[in-house]
Amino acid sequence: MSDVEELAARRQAVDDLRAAGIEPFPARVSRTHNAKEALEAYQPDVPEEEQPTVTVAGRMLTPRHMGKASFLHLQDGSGKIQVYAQRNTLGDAQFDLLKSLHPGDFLWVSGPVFQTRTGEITVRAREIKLISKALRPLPDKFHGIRDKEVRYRKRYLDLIANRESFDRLMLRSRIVSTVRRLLESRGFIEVETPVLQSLYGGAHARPFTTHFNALGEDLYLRIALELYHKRLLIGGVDKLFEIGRVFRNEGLSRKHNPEFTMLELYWAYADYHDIMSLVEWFVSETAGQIFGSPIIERDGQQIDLTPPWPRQTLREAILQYSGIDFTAYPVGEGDAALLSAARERGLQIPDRTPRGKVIDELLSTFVEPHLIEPIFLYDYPLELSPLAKTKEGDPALVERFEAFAGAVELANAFTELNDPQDQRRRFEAQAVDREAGDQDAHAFDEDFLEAMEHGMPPAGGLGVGIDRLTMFLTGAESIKDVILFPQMRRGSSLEDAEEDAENENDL
RNA sequence: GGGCCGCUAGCUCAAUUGGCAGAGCAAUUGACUCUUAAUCAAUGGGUUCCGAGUUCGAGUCUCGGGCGGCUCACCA
Repeated sequence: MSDVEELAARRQAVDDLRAAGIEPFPARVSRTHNAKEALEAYQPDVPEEEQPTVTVAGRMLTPRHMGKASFLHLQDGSGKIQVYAQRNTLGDAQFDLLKSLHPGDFLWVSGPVFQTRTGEITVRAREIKLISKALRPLPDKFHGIRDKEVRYRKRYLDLIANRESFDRLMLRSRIVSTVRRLLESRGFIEVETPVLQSLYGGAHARPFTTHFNALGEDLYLRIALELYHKRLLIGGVDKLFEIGRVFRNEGLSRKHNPEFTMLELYWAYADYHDIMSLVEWFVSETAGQIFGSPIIERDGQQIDLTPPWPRQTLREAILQYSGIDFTAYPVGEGDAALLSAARERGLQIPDRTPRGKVIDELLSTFVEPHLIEPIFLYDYPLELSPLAKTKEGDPALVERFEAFAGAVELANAFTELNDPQDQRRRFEAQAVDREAGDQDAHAFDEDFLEAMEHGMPPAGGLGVGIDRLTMFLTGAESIKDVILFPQMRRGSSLEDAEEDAENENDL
């Protein structure tokens, strides 16, 4: 039987069931236990007659029929539980129904728990009901789904067949919830700010554009949360955060998805040192609450997240791993020499690469791969940080840090620039870059400047890629493994579905 | 966008130098009252991603296209 024929056969089976007075998709079911609770309901050393009766529901996997008795497993969100059914306890009608069902069907089962000869806690079915019929077959019960394309496009199949995917989904949820709770426990409030913006900013990235019909205006999907959060600081909110989706119109990779989840946080009357303490605290605490220990294993290596994490200036780190001291090359007149020095170390960079970019290349090429243990690198060059406050006593640097662990950047933070005249100059410099062809350079945001001119408190700010934090904490190798429905090219599955529909019409 | 690799039954995978497209699971039928990847017997199921080309003959070789993975570029 081809898959199209099988689909037709199962649709027919649904009709046949209804004709026989059995509704295959009842509106309501009730259960007393989920699978995990049913397993826990079993009482050791108590005879079966005194065991509790449980009512469970779930997707039937691996039925094993043996003449007048059957075993099967039901899977629900909590896990799996085995069911034992016998013709003489269930009656002919229900037992025949059971034998006609397919792996993947949802089933409701009621009966006492007991222990089989092999020791597995099992529900002895006194009554069963079909509660949802699967019209298409499940993937291979043993091998699951290996094809990554199918796993990403049809995540539901991945979740059914590959338990580690299901577990990772649960972990991500717990990570987000734990971070949220920890921040709230420190007095931060969660806010929501616009996704649709008439001017984009807060990061160096290209936006998605869309159109608002009612106002006849083009709008951008946000690339960062920063500028609205700062308006809230100006408005008197001292401690705030948002966990939200941002959108960047850039390439796909193992570490990049065009829409991803960002945590941004702003803290009035704090600076980047306070933010460092906050980050090491909540990352370590999150790992501790979820895994039971702040020591996690990554690639067979133990990583201890317990605070305090070491702190090193960016200058020292780059000097240590590349031998280049970028502060020895004065801004402007030393830029060309710095570029030459970077090339001598083997960096492939074009002529006239801006100073900030050269330093960033040194960081990602020579330093980042070594940063397995968590560490803060701080004091960044001014050029690439148009929203950060300059360091007292060194106008070439800003009070910015990045946190690294597992050779990935986990967080980016700074003491926020709150001097509106300085901010205006930074926007002007960005506008020059923009004129020179840098499409990602920061827009000149007069509305934001006006807000700042009303007075913004000194503050520390933070950005954390939640997807990358999840990758780090769960050991995922691709961002697609921590995003349930990653971006994919519109592909064959649509066409396949259309073809299926045509084939059915031909039957 | 470049390079490399992959795409065969619903799922997981075979197919020798270019020589009859196969297996397990799933499906259908039957046997079976403690199985758990149940077992046993039988049956059905294919646009080998798509399109050209070479050839007596293409899953296999060549060219073009599609989708995916890895990687480089990009993404501070």
